[in-house]
Amino acid sequence: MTTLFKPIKPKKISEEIVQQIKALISKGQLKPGERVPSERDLATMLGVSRPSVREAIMVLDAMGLVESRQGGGTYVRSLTEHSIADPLTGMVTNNPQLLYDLSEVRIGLESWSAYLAAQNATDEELAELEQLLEKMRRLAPTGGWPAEVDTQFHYAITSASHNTIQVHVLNTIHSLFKATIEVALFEFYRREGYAQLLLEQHEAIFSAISARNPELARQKMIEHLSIVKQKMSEFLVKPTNS
Amino acid sequence: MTTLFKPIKPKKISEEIVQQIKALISKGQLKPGERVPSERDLATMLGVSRPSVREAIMVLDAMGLVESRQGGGTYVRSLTEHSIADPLTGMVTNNPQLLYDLSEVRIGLESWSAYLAAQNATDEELAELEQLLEKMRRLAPTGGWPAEVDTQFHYAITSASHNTIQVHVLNTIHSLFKATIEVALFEFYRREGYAQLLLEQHEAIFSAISARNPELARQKMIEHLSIVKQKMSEFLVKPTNS
DNA sequence: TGTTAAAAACTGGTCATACCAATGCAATCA
DNA sequence: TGATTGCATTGGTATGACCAGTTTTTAACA
Repeated sequence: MTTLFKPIKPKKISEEIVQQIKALISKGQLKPGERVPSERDLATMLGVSRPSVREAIMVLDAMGLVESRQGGGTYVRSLTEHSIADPLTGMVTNNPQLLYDLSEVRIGLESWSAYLAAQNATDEELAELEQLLEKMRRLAPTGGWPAEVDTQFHYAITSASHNTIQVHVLNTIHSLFKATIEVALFEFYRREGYAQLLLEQHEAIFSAISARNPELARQKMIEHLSIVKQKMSEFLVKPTNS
Repeated sequence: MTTLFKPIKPKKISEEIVQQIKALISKGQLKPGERVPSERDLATMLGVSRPSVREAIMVLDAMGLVESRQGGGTYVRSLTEHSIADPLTGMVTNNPQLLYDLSEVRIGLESWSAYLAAQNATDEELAELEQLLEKMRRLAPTGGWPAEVDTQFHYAITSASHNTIQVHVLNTIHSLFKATIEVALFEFYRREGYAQLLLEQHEAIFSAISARNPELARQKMIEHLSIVKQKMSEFLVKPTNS
């Protein structure tokens, strides 16, 4: 009743661009960490000038939705980064005990991703998972695969949940891991010859998702990530030997 | 205190200008309704180009601190008339699909809380849950209980997970919920006489946690919160899971 | 042949300039 | 005196250019 009339305000071009990019992020068509087309490309795509695009990007930057690095490009940030990660990132580095909690939260979130993925994954997404799995099958006999392949596999599962918030929250949690010891932990697996076990677990997870079995997918993901939590405990007991 | 090193990021000129104008406004040297010097004047004053000034003004405009009218000039807005919230909050409120996603993520997190609580809850924490439950039993016949009691119950469960990160993450998600429509949704339950059903679900959750049965606690929490998601779907258009 | 170093191709950051459109003010005219 | 016209001001947009980092490609080297 009070808002029957919409304010008459000629919308600026840059505001329109802000709206469009925000919508793309909401819909998940622009995922966290993904790259936004260059200012020049966006300008030609939208049929506007570069300053207009720039003004939009500056606004999105100020809102914390994107991040620009000179020469590097513009990237989508996690929506939950400043509300979840910022207060935590300092705490985690000062208190390694929290890494255990963090890995536990990750189990909860990723198992939920697997659950949702088993419900919502498209055939294309299943094919992508299969492809990543195939790559791991090939590299397993050599002792393991690069950490980035592992990351891609887990990310693809979360992406298949078709839930924008889930993707952003998990991306935030994952960045906290990356900021600390994830890579070191992964290298640890390689040296200890865990490749075959990890591969089998990945196969089990993928198989459950393909079979559209949410509960099983969740269970297999919990088993898989519990290893991480376990190894984390061993790390936390021993002091760093660097 | 927690951050020993400052972030290494070259500040852009426009950001510097935003900071300056923001400071002038908060110091009261630029009062609401007052006019900001023209873009061209500001440019010469600060010794920068007009586009840089424009980018700054656009950011301040998006933040709701100033308002520009073509040909009219730029004016400082009164701080109270349009308080600015977290951009994520705005996106969620304007995006039904995100709201649905949010409730789904909440199910995943809270069911995990219930799972962990069933493993880690102390007797004191179980007693606290019992106490909250007793309060709900008393108030159920009157049609329901205050929303805050419900919040306390769920918070107590997450707290019993004994996981600092889990508490923080769920707090963030929950505040997002509260900032949007949780209260309205809860009032909806009261009017529709859901009190008895919700009470029974709470009893089931508590009972599973007391019995140290993580899987059952998780299952009961999922059932419980799925009602929220379901009601949400009725509020909105059926999600399409693009 | 494999590694490394130079260079070329982006990409964001900044600037200068020009023109359009809306506004506000003031001189002008009825 | 009051309404109107006209001009200067201001924000909105567009081009084009150059600088400064980054990334990728290429080419030289060991």
